[in-house]
This record gives sequence, structure tokens and C-alpha cells, in this order.
Amino acid sequence: MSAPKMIKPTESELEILQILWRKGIATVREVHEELSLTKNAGYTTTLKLMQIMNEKGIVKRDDSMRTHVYQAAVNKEKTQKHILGKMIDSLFGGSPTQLVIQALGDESHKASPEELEKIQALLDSLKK
Amino acid sequence: MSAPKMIKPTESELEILQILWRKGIATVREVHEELSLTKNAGYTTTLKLMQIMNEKGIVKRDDSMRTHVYQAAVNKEKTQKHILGKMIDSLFGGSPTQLVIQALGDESHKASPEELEKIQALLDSLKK
DNA sequence: GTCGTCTTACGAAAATAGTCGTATATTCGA
DNA sequence: TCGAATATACGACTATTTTCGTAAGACGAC
Repeated sequence: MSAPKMIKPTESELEILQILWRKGIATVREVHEELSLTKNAGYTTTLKLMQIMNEKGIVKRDDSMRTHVYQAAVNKEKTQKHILGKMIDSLFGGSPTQLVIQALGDESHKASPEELEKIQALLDSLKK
Repeated sequence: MSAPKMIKPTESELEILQILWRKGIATVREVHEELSLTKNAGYTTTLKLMQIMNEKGIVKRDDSMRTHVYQAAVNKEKTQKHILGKMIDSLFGGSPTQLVIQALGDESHKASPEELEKIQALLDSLKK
């Protein structure tokens, strides 16, 4: 039953994970190209990070070929939940309600009616 | 009108901010007593952190007396919203809905019926 | 085969965060 | 007045995260 291991990706690792979650698999070069759009770091920096992530078990890689191919080894939803849980503790006094209220009230990230319905459905199921 | 400064409190700083937000004002001793309930760190560690926070402008202090009195210098809701906004963009593709769903589904931070009602009320007001 | 390019590996510096020991000052009660 | 308790200041040490230089092997064009 014990969680295999509790993973706590760093900021930089999260940036890489997002790319891998979206692309499925990718080489260091591909990840680095995308990171470069919003960030400024050398190629070997990205490489090193991904190597470390591999050691930590955050990503897996296929190194049967000269150019290694990476993929995320942690579940996206689980990771989101875990980070959110820490945030609930560290920023919202353990109350997810406060977090939800702030998130829903965020003017720059408005939820659409369809999304509100999704939340309503979830809320209904929690209430019973 | 420029934002005075963009604050990025660390994990430990957030823990202290939470206490200050709740208590309004507090001494290092008081903050440390509370931190000790959930954490294990020496008194001077807490002191040092609060001194650094003071230098950063995250807290203010009244040092007219021997025992200094601290208070938060950053707004709680603004800080929460800022950090949450970054997370919505970086982890949830800009959709607060996904974040809300993950937060509500967190088994280890269950919302009480009363809290669910609060969310329901907010949801109703957003729907109209 | 040789050269230029691309790749991984590796080590270590730089930056950031958190920890605490110790010195010194103040307060207060015995 | 003396000493225990408590306060701040401050430096240093540890740990973690991020960064990158450099080396060495593999590949393809020619």
C-alpha cells in the first residue's frame, strides 16, 4: 500500500515534465528546443537535468540508441495532486476550499460555463 | 502603478506568513511556538528566517522594543492568487477548472459539507 | 580516413534555501 | 548584585538546485 516513493519535482523538473507529458516521448534535443522558447539555458543544462530526473526515477529513458529517448515516469494527475496538496498546506492552511475559491475567482483565468458544469457535477458527487 | 516588487516566498517563508496572516502580529517566539507544532527547527532558525523576510520586505517589524513584533507586509489574497496563477499556467494549461477538480478530489484534504456549501454558493454566483 | 557536428558523461562552480552555534545585550527575580 | 532566562545579530555550515565547461565517443559528408 505504501506509495512507491514520494516524488517532489523541482521547478525546472516540472517544466521538463510538462513537455514530456504533452509529447509522450522526446529526446533531450527536442525538450531543450521547447524550453528555449521560454527560457534561457544551455543544452548541457537540460541534459543534466534529465539525467538527474532519470536517476530519481521521474523519467525513464531508452538508451538503446545513441540518441536517448525519454518519457515521463510519473503520472501527471498524481503529480498535480501531490503538488496541490503541498500548496493547500503551505498556502491555504490545509483548506482546499480556500484554494478553490481563489482559483475560481481568478479574473485572468475565467472558467467557461461548460467547465462550471463539470465542477458542479463533481460537487454534487461529493455532497452525497 | 508598477507592482511594487514581485515576491516569491520560499516554502518556509510561506509557513511563517500563514501564521502572521492569521495572528495579525506576532513575536518570533510566538511564531516559533506554532511552527514547532508541526515542524522541528531551532528557535534561531525561525529568527533568522524572519530577519531575512524583513530584509526582503515580506514582513515588517516594530523593533522599538526589545522583543520585536512582526506582521506580514504582503497581502494574503494577492500572494495566494499570484502563486496560484503561476500554477494554473504552468501545471494546468491555463485552466483553473482542472486545478479545482484536482483539489476537490484530494483524498487527504477533504472538504467539509460546510465548505462544499461555500463553494456551491460561489459557483452559483459565477453561473448567473 | 578526416573533419565538423552531435551526443552523452562527468565534475564542479554558482545560486538558493535552510540550519544552527555562539556572542552579546536586556530583563527580572531571588 | 548576580545569574538564569530570553532576545537579537551574525557568521558559517549543510544541503539542494541550477548552471555549464570540457572530454570523449559516434556519425555522416566528403
